[in-house]
Amino acid sequence: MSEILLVSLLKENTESICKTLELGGFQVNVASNSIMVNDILQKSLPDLIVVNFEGIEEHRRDEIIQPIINSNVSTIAIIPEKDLYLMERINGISDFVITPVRSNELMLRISLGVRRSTENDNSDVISLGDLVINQSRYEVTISDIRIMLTFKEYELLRLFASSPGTVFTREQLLSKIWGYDYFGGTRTVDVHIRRLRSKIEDANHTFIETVWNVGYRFLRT
Amino acid sequence: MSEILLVSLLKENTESICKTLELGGFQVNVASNSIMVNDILQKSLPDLIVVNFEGIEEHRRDEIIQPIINSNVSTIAIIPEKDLYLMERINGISDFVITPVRSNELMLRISLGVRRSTENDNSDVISLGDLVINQSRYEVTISDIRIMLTFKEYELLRLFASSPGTVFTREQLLSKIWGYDYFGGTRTVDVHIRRLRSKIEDANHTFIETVWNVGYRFLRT
DNA sequence: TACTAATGTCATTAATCATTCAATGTGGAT
DNA sequence: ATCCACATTGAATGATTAATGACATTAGTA
Repeated sequence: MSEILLVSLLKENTESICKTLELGGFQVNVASNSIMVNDILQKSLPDLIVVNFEGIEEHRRDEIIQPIINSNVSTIAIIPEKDLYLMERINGISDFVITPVRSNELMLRISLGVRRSTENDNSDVISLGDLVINQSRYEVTISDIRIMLTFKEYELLRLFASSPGTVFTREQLLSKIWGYDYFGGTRTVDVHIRRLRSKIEDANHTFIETVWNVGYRFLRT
Repeated sequence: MSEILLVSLLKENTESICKTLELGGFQVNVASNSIMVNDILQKSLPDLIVVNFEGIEEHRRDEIIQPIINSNVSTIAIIPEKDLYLMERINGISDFVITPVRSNELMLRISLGVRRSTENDNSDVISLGDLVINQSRYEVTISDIRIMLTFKEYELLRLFASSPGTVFTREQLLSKIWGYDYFGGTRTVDVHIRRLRSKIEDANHTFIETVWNVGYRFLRT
């Protein structure tokens, strides 16, 4: 589920926009002043930001917009037609919706925005120390040396690397990678882990840790 | 001066949109049917395409939209609110304006679109080692030897070569080259890949790599 | 229309990967 | 220190997936 940060200072509007977004299946965080914006962006970056320009007074615009632009997260402005000229100047806001907001238009622009940001962005690269997983290339390197993995090995590694430190039980691995309806021995997981290890680990590198009685986990760097 | 291709079938609208664009300092080419679209794109690619969906009957949409998407030029749709659902399905149209068109909004979206597309530089000639694809001539050479390709083979090669290293699933290839609404066996892709390979690969050259369980990719040079 | 090139489908073969099983090794509670 | 439950290993088997060749269909053209 995609996460959206809604920056909106006018209470009335905020609620209706928020409801629209939630109905669209997004998890919404609301910030109603610049301190909250900073706080939230500090903690974790959303997939997309929606800024409601209505109700942001001219002299406070910068303090609100600047951290948003700096975050580099793709952003949609909700803006009255008369303020449209602002969009030409603000470099870094990727899209806008003119008030009054049509909710279907907003939703569509959001999904286009999310799509763009996941396409362009190099967020499809997982990088953990020497280990780099390029998801659009299905390519894994360790210290720039290409590692050839089979499909299941790759999927395992990607899952592990996307949540370093988290322990996955064999059952969880089976259901996440093999599918919830898979019925087979849990030894299968072991065997795949082993082959994965044999490809990515050596005397100097250890990535996957066995947690006795529980499962496996990827070591944090 | 940026060049825009305006695809519009309704005469009344065409003129006003055209005037708006020209006032904005663009050089405008108008196409009022799919043959003209193809002709113009054949000759040279514009910096941006604007498609007016008003007046395009349902059954003629594909023949008009497909070449536009295939051209890979960033495209803005002018579209009635009721047809908005189309935007979700058509992968490859980057932006839209809802009718009735506000000319300041249209201009703004165009300049954002032009900015985006010049950032992503679409050069006319793709050159990767011995392989050269001249897009405006639909011409492919390897070590200066002309390779004759069919349409689908060419499209495949161009897509691959424009993102070397990226893995494309069969589904992605089908939707990008055959069209978003094509339903056919994914084995079809394999067969075309094979024919393409037989024309461009030999003992010394390997271009296309099979990624098991995923799809195909063009090798980076 | 009749011809040809391009495209699409299918059945078969070949290649690769996944799974199982039995044997062996190992951590940790008692 | 010993035992036991659990994890690891290697090899064999089984299942999937891709490549191929032959053929059917469609589209384009003279």
